[in-house]
Amino acid sequence: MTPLQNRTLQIIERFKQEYPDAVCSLDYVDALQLLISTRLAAQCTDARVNLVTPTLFEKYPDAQAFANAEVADVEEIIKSCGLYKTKARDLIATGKMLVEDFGGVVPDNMEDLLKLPGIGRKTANLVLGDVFGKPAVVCDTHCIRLTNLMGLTVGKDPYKCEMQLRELLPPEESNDFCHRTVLHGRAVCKARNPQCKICCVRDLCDYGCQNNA
DNA sequence: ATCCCGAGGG
DNA sequence: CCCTCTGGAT
Repeated sequence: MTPLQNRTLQIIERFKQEYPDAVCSLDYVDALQLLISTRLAAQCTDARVNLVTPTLFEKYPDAQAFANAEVADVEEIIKSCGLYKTKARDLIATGKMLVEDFGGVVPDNMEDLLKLPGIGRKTANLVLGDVFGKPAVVCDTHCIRLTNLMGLTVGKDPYKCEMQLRELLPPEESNDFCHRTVLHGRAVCKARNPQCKICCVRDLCDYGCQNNA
């Protein structure tokens, strides 16, 4: 085991103590709802997404309903989430592809998920990990920022970051670890002003060790 | 001003 | 690699 792998395992254990519940903060009851909610969460807070999805999912309960939806109707419902034109187009196109190519069911593998319009690796990994229980690495803005600061990954490219983390994280730990980087990124290691003083992994973090504040 | 659990296109 | 899409929160 390399020193870096050892340090990673220590960080994992600290995060488990600090954040016992490695849960997704989006509200959903099935694979389609998590897929849609995660797409809506781009450049938008989860709380804002959770405000619009009850209305959205009542009107569009399944893939067929999204496939038949009018763009203007979907735009109206999701507008407050931002990027609403592309998101509305993506949701309807995804509904259509799910119906036409996947029997109306959300696929349980990366290759097929990435075929869906507007679904990238971040969203695909989240669905694979949280709904299908697969060893996902959800490499979002928090995950990249925190693992860069800690010294576990190098560079901002999401795909490269994901691959570096796949080498570092035990597969059975990776999904929960990514959830916890999000929780820690929101509460402590914020994008603007990282709160190293109250950070539970400061002594294991490259940035935390250098930061004197 | 700057950020929010991105994705697609150039 | 870069840019764009976009409203809301701070």
